[in-house]
Amino acid sequence: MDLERTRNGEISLKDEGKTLRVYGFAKRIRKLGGLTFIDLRDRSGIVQLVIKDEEVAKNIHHEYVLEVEGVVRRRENPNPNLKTGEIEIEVNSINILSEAKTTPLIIDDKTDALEDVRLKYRYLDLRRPINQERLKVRHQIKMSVHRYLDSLGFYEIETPILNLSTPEGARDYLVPSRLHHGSFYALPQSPQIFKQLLMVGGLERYYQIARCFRDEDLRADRQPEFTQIDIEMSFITQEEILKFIEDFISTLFKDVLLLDIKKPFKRLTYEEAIRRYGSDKPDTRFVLEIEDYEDLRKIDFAPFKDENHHIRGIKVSGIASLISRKVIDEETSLIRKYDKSATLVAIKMENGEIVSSIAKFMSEEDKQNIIKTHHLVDDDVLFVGVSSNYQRLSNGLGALRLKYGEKLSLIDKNIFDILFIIDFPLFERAEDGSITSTHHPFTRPHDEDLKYLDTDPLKVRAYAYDLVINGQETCSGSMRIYRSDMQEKIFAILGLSKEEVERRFGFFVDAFKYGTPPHGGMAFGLDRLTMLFTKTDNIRDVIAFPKNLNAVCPMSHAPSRVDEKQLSDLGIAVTDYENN
RNA sequence: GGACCUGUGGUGUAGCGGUUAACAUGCCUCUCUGUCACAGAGGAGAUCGCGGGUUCGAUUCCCGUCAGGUCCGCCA
Repeated sequence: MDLERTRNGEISLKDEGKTLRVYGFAKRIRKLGGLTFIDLRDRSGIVQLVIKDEEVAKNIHHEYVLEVEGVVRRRENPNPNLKTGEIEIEVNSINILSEAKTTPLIIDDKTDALEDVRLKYRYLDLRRPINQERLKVRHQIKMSVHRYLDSLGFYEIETPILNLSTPEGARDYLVPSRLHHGSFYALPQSPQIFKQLLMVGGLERYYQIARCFRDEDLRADRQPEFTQIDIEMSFITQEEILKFIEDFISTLFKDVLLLDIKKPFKRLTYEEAIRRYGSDKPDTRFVLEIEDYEDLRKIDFAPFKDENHHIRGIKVSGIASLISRKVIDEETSLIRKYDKSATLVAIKMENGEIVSSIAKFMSEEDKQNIIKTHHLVDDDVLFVGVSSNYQRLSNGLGALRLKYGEKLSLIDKNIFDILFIIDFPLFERAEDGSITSTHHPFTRPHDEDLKYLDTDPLKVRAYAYDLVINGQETCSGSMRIYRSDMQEKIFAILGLSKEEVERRFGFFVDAFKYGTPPHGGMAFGLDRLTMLFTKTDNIRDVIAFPKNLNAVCPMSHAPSRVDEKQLSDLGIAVTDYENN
């Protein structure tokens, strides 16, 4: 079948004199009495139509869909701002294919409507070139992924959407079973178990551009359904996987953005990332690092004297005059979002003097020591955080660091800063004191740390790695456990009973008893990659039909109540309807 | 579960204890043959999210509620 059709944005002077048929939306109409100009927009761009018959032009309005036949002419007054600015189409005939109501938003890159209006009329919003470009980039990333992984011998394999619920980690989206009343499938949070079983199945190299579902609260960069580029390999080492990620990401940047990325990527251990940046996804496009301020312990200020307290902070230059009591209060509440019990004090340098709410606790010698140790010059500020919780204090200071990086324009928005975070801890302590997996329970512990598994599990590092780009977690992966005895041991440390393991993961643990290749893999967030490539910080911008923060589709209003019949077929009675 | 911000014609904003609720844009009509954010003239369009309170009087102040957004918790 011949799908050739003239694309409006590609008509040029070399078509001069040709009679063409073009299609599109009437983007803008300029009537000058007997003469009418229309910008006709299709996906490729716009071309100007000229209509000399007033009667024909009269019935055409904004966003009408037109079929036009006419002759390409050289323009008397070219428009250098338009790709097709040198030509126009002198219209012979126009067929109005579809009329249009007045649109609730301006269909242009620079629109007037706020996001909730745009999402309610997403199909109109999608007509804006900027959104079409974002979806195009998303498509190009996917095509690059398919090409590259195919060239390396990966198979794309689909895994089930209707799955067994395994309530570790995020909440599952549940689907009731009609044939088995009272039983539920769960939508996949990730294809994790299946891709590992594909390795047991001897497929060796698997990938899938996989939709994943997690029933947790949303954020600007989090949707309940999102897409991962999910990859798994057999007979591979962590070092080889990191190398693979470098090549994979470089290929994407080259294919989609025509950018050459420097390899190898920087590496930071998890410990170092928290210590220096207060985050496991640090933005290292700027310095402003967090430091330990042990020297301040000498000051006779009670919070500094508590040996359980960590004293850490950042030094920001050139802002002392802006740091009022009010600002310090604001920064304190920022820190306390992460660490409720943290204290924040500011030590300012003004006119060669230390100015601070805790200056009264300092001797003259203390002050001189501080100035010397921290190389303070006028207008410098030390933000000093104090807390017994090293991790949370560091997270809070990390947030403060980001705020000032942004505020002082220290961040170069035109670069891509790429790094690996490695050596994640295998476990972490949850709020309730229990031990949970940092990554997931299938992550292989570091060989060197196996000795701590029984004595001090929190000390065990994992073969787990993240890829961070511009402070965004873009990829996360690990080497997997491939021995069922080790897997059972990890489940035990996590506090799962034998019965629970049997019920939830029995088939999985069993599978490993029939010969399992060492394997590992990772998943890239397609949505986040697209956000980075299109320079937006809103995940809804890169998803054709996203949900709002309440997980509602602003267009269809899903989710909804359903008929009693539908419920009774499923053996379900709702006992607690949301009031609305 | 919690914190903060926002809610005024179709859209985006301004405003103020008493206004004819303002501006821009869009829409409709008219004039206009070289525009390209066309220009000019005229017109329609808003119970100021909803409920309650304070007040002689509330779009404005207070409380509640709903909706949207940003963040913390949560996201193996």
